[in-house]
Amino acid sequence: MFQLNLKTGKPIYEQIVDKFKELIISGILKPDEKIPSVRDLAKQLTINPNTIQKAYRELEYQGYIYSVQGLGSFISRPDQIMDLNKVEYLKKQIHNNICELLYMGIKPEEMEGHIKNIFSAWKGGKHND
Amino acid sequence: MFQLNLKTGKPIYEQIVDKFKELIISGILKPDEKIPSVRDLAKQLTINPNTIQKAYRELEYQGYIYSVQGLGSFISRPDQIMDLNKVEYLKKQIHNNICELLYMGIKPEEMEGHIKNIFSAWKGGKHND
Amino acid sequence: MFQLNLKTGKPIYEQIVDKFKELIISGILKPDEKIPSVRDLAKQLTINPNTIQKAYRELEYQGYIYSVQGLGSFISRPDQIMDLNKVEYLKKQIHNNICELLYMGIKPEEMEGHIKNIFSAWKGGKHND
Amino acid sequence: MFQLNLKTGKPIYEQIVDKFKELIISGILKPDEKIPSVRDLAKQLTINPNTIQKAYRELEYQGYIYSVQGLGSFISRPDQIMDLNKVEYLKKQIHNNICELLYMGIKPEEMEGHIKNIFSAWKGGKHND
DNA sequence: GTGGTCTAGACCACC
DNA sequence: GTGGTCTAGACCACT
Repeated sequence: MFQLNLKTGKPIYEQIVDKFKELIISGILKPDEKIPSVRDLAKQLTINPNTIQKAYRELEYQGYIYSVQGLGSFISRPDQIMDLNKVEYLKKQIHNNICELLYMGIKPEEMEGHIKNIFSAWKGGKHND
Repeated sequence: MFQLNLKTGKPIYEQIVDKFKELIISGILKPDEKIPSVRDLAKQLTINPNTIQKAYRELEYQGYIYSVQGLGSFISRPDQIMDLNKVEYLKKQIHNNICELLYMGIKPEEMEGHIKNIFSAWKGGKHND
Repeated sequence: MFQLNLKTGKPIYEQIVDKFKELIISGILKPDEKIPSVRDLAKQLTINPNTIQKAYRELEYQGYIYSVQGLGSFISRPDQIMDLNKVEYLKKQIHNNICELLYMGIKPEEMEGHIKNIFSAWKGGKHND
Repeated sequence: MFQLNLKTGKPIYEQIVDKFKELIISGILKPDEKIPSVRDLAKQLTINPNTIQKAYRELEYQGYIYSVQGLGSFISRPDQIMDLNKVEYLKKQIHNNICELLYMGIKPEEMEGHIKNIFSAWKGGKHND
């Protein structure tokens, strides 16, 4: 399903969380779709099931998936994730990152072009199915 | 000089690094300006000097400050920080954060407005001194 | 008859138990009224009959319904449910929840108003039929 | 520090969470007070450190404590816990529990007396220090 | 078979 | 010393 990098110092469970978030946000995993069971994914990635479970639990806390005992884990609908604190946090992150790039000398025009690309990629993306 | 928040779980040394980056990027701390000695800042924040040391080492590694034996630590010039890997990393972060907000249902127009504000705030900011 | 929510993590059989308790307490289901057979309800909710069975067993154990071989399951009379341990348990729950809200900073007056509403809603409710 | 009951089927880590919440809400543990380290409490209760850590992590998620690497875990201030969803949830719980008792035949006057006691106990409690 | 809890014990990052 | 991550493997509850 995807690659792990054990050398970065980034916890494995966080890498899994981020990877799933990417797959969900990009629209590759759709709402109510089933994701691999804890044990299956553990086998596939040859890591401990507890680590997967920790990742799934974190994803559930953040609203990206929901788990049902005896059935499995599934992707949530986007409106379940929305949270005002999170929105504020993400906006601040974007602000900081843009300012950092500008300070380092990136030309504003280049930056604005890059951001336009993000928006047009989004509009043309898979989420319009 | 600034406030620490022990409650976030974020390592203290990282908070110091981020705070300095903020002050540098926003233009409050200017190139070649001297920053407090390790001991002074440790006293002022009532934390362990080792923690400050680690923060300064990290800032130096990232290119934001430089140290001169026997004189102290100073702010670097912006072009010293520039690093292609970092630029790519920051761009990817911006991409991810914007997509996450869009996925959660934020309207693209709202998002674009928010970003325009960042640029105009930058252009009107202190870095034009 | 009612909606299930698989996403809460709450076991399905418990959701069914709680839903029945709600219907009984609010007076919508009246003493000695017949409730659907295990098989019918399972079909209607498209879930496994074993799950319904477990829910009914729990409701019977708690005194809310009684079963008659060959006839079906029926709502009990309120005095059948009364149980001193349970009364103590519920009182303690109420105590804990109120204290938690007060600790979090809810004003006592607001809290008292809210509770008054519960009582007046009860007095004006369906149980006086 | 406190008693565990391994026979109830209630997860140990939840019992620890609930116990701490009680101690915090009742004012016995005060904001910024240090709580035992993961290892110490594990030794004291003769259970696995991982179980304590899970409990502490849950308490942190719910806003009751905060943890600092290398320093320990501490009680949060009450306003950190406040959360609108939680308030709504607790109010609904109180509503349900009161209605359940009334349905079972508890006299409203008795119930109202009980609740008055809660409020007066609160007003006379330790939180006014 | 699924997710959830728990143990025993190792290792790392932070202060 | 502190909290945080990870493994290996057991057992339970739910569908």
